[in-house]
Amino acid sequence: MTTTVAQRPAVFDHPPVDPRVEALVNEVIGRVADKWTMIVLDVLAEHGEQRFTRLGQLSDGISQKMLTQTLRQMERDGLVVRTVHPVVPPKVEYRLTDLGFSLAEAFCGVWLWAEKNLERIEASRAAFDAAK
Amino acid sequence: MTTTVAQRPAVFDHPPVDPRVEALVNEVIGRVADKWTMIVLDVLAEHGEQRFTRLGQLSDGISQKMLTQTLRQMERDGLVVRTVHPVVPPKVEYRLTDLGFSLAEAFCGVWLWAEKNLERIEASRAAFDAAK
DNA sequence: CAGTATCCTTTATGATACTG
DNA sequence: CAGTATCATAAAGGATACTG
Repeated sequence: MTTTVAQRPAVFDHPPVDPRVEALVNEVIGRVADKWTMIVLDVLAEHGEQRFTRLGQLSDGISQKMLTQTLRQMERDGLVVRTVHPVVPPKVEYRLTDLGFSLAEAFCGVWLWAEKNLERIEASRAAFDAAK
Repeated sequence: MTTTVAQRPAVFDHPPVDPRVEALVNEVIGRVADKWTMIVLDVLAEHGEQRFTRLGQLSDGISQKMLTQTLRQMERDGLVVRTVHPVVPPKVEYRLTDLGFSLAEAFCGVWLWAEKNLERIEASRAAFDAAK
C-alpha cells in the first residue's frame, strides 16, 4: 500500500475483487466505452425512440455501416430494443432499455466533464505541443 | 419535440448547445473514452503515482507500446504529469492531475455500472446469440 | 426505408530489436 | 528502467453498389 491512499476519496477504495471479474469488467468497459456506442446512447437518451435514418442524422459523423454495427452490438448487449413495424417502406425503431438508460445516466457525468473541461484540455494540448 | 420528453429524467434535458461545441465534446469523448485511457486512469486513481513498468503490470493486458502512447496522450491532454528523476537507471513516475482525477471520478460511475450489470449483459448476449 | 455485401484505405495494436 | 524504432498484422472504418 502506498502513502497516497489517504489523499484519495473513498469512492476509489474498492473492496478487492476477483481478477477474473475485473477482467470481465475491463472487457465490458472496452466494448461499451466506444465512441459510437456512447454517441448513439446519448442521442437515444436525449431524443427518445428513433428510426434508423434519423438516428444516423442525429449521430453526427457516423456512417451507415457503423450505425448498423453499433446498434446490433447494443441490441445484443441489451442496451437497446429494435422494433420492426411490418409496413412498406420498412419502419424500424430503436429505443433504450432500462439497462441502456442506466448506462446513459452513468456516462452522463463524463459528458458533463468533457463539456466543462474542453478549454482546459485544449489549453493543455497547446502548451504540450508548444513545449516540444 | 417528441412525446417521450416527460419520461426522461432532468439530467438529459441539456440546454441547446452550439453544434461546434458539441462536435468538440464528441471529439474529446472519442479520444478520452478509450479503453486503455480508462484503464490507466483507473489504475492511477486506485494506486496513486506509479513508475512506468509498474503501471504496465497493473494495467492488465497492455503492451509497452500502448502504455507509452496512452501516457503521452494523457499527458498532452493534461490528465497526468510525468516526473523524470535524473538517476540511473532511469526512474519516471506518473500521477494524475486534478483534471485527470476529476475524469476518473466522472468515469467511476461507468465502472460501477459495468461491475453491477455484467451478468445482465452476458445473459442478454447469450439470449441474442441463441435467437439467431 | 433499412439494411447487406463488398472492396479498399486507414488506424490500432502487437512483437521484436535496439538505446541512453 | 524507460523508452524509441521498425516491421507486420489485425481491426476499424468509409465508399459504393445492391436488395427486400
